[in-house]
Amino acid sequence: MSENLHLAPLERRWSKLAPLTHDDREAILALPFRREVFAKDAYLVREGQQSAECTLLLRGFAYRQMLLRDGGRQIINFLLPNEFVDLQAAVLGTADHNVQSLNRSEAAIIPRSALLDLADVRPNVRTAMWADTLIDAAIVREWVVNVGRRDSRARIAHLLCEIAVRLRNAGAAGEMFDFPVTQEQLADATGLTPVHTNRTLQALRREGLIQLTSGSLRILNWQALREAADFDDLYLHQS
Amino acid sequence: MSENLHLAPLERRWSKLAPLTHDDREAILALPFRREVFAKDAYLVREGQQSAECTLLLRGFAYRQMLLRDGGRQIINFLLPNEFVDLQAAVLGTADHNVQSLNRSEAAIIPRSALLDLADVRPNVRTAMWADTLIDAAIVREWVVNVGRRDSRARIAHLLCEIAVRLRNAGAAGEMFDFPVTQEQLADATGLTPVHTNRTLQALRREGLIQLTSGSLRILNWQALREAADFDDLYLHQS
DNA sequence: CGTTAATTTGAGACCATTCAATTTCGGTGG
DNA sequence: CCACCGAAATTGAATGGTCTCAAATTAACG
Repeated sequence: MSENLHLAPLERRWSKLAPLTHDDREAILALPFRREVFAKDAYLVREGQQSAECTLLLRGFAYRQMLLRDGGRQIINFLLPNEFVDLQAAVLGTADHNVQSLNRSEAAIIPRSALLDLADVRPNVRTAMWADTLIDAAIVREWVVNVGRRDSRARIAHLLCEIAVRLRNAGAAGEMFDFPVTQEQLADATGLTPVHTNRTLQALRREGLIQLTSGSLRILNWQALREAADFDDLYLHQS
Repeated sequence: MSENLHLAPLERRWSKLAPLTHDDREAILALPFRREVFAKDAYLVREGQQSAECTLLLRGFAYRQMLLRDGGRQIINFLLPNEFVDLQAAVLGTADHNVQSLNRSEAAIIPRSALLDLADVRPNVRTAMWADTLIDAAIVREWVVNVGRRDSRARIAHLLCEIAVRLRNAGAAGEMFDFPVTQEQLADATGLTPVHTNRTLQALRREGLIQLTSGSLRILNWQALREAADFDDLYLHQS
């Protein structure tokens, strides 16, 4: 039994992405790391930054984000507990976007070299790591469709569907999910204004599809929400 | 000297993404493949498809694309000559989006197993392959920003900047680029309507920033186009 | 409880869309 | 080489979804 119990969720996550042997699992659990706490809004990664470490969210949420010259902000993806925040940095070296903490969060900081060594020595783990970055890419592709071709109602419905499914696949139980997002952040994720996001959320609530208070999301009518969102979870590669 | 001269551009591309030894290069050039020609609009990859092969564009262009239930279409990325069309399929297995030929194109079809073997045996090549999929992801992230937070003018300007830079980095000379895209496809890539795309292009032409006829793109005023697009090529990871 | 952040509401303006018609372009056959 | 054809590009006018700007209300937090 390893002493790094906190990496157990990572081992569980990767074992879904590739078949892992007992030794593979032990190697993952044996990864060296230090823990760090991030305040709400703190930066986990900064654009242009070169880092010798990778960050794995242990508790709490974060989001990828890019800023425009005019001050606009676009959120590219939300990061859920036990997801890597910058696994791509292990290979590419320099970050091309920012990652900020959504609420107070805690992360495991792992030396980049340790991850690369692991990938070199353990082919199965390597496949899982690679797959992890590829699923991240698939999600972003779906986001392009979301902001590019869906109206505000479908856009928000789709985002909520995705978050709910991802949380459920990560082990969350029931129809009530912890997701401490503000409407402004939801707006930046969907390419809408906070005002219009608010009105659209109200419509979804009025029709009894969702319940979203700051802190938690509850899907009241999956069928209808899925329909409104034109949601198909194939792109999550998880079923 | 290898007989697979057609894979030389691939070897050149990957050698920019990771330091390759002589043997690494030879191994790339020795990859088995068959050639196939695709007509305009032909599908190279279909959503949901499982394939034992990966496709590398040799000549011509293609684009990633997803269809909505209501018939809408969103283009996720354009694929340029000597780029892999579905490298992610080597790991994930099933395709989560479609890839269509932009014009008449020719591709090298490579067995998935051969690529995976190469990745297993040659760490440097593996790194290059992984980096290739990560840069693809970085481009898509920028597209989310593009369709999410930029107005039509900046959106189209940004797309044209990106294509021009990518073509130039791939070896295209001068300020005149071969890029046989229709305005309708440009519209599907930017999340706009063909009509508005047309009007926006006219504005960019009127101001002397670009020249875009079906078949070729010419940047007349880099400085101004870059400015209009809020373009920064960091995300292309190529300089 | 006081203070700031977050959500909600209203009204007017605007960017992009829709619908439809026209013109131009690229390719093909006579 | 020209007539023809379908695809692509262009134009116009009206509609509409989303934004902007402000202000008011509610919730969160020390």
